[in-house]
Amino acid sequence: MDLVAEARRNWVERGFGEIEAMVSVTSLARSHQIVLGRINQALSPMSLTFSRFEALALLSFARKNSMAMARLGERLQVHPTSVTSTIDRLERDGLVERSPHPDDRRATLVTLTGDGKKLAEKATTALEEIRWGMGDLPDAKLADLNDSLADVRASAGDNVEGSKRTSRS
Amino acid sequence: MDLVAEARRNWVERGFGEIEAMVSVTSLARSHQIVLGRINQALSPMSLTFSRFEALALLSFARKNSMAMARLGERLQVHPTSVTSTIDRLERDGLVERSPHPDDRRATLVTLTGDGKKLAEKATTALEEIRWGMGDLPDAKLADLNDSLADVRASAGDNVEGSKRTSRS
DNA sequence: AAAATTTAGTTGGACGTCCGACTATTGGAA
DNA sequence: TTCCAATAGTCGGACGTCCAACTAAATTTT
Repeated sequence: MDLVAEARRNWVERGFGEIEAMVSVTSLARSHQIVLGRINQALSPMSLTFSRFEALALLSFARKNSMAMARLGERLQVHPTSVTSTIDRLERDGLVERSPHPDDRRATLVTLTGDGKKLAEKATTALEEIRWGMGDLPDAKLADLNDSLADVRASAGDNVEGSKRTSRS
Repeated sequence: MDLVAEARRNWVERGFGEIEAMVSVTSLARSHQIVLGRINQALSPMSLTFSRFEALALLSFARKNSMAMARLGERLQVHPTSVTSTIDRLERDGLVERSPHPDDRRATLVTLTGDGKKLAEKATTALEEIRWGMGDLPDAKLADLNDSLADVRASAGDNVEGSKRTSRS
């Protein structure tokens, strides 16, 4: 039996409230696990993880393919220490390089290497091929999902104006 | 600017495909981060995490409040080693106890202690109060979200029959 | 100008997750 | 019955994430 349906049954049976919210968390966590699992599996042949891929992709979009650590952390929405550890591993694998920031001696600039740029492109192709782990869901379903997730993100203060379907279609 | 909207812009700008799927992953990961963050924050005063809470809750639903490790792993959908580490910490904190399985000498039975049962109830109340991290989203929006997430889970082979709204409303 | 505050990055530690490998036990096949 | 494959649990290791604490440098206050 489905785990989420079973969770619903268990909690309803015992008379708890906020069932819909409980189901949302359970389902969100499970979906996240499924999708991330597929993505990491697709990336594992090139010794990448989704976290590290995200950093590479972000750098590949940046002017001169470089960015300060702190800005990486902002964009990736992770703690500074997570940036340190992610960049440590990318640097170890020769995909990025650290250099002192020219204008701010506190800051460290991270730059994509040639290998890093090539691998980012290869990884992007691999992810497109598996539709970023979203299985065979048609774009229409994905758009519904994205609208719902935008609601969640909006509830945390994210500015989702540019993500709402109504402002695009 | 919203990070997901910016990701969309970056990828579209460079002519990549599967944009809707890419946005889904990005949005899913961010939503997961938001909701789990809220939940773990609500649980931290009682030295719990969502993972450990899930194990406690599952045991509180079980006959005699006990279950074999392997069954816990199945229900929680995590690797056996994750169960070991979760139960290690719960046992360290006196919330569960290990005992040999009476019918299978390979197996270990995990049983909720009195403290564990009390804490599980307290944690449940705390989570209800924050609507399981789903912010102020009305149930109608959550139901939409749950339907979309059921599609994702279904794409991975989860049996979501009991989770579809049509079979409940 | 000096002092207090903020910002950038790192280190050490805790947790959760997975994988590979290993021991013990069970259960089915030859 | 004996042998072999499957199952239960653990250990060591790799990663990603966060927090607290710390150094260095920039910025704001006074």
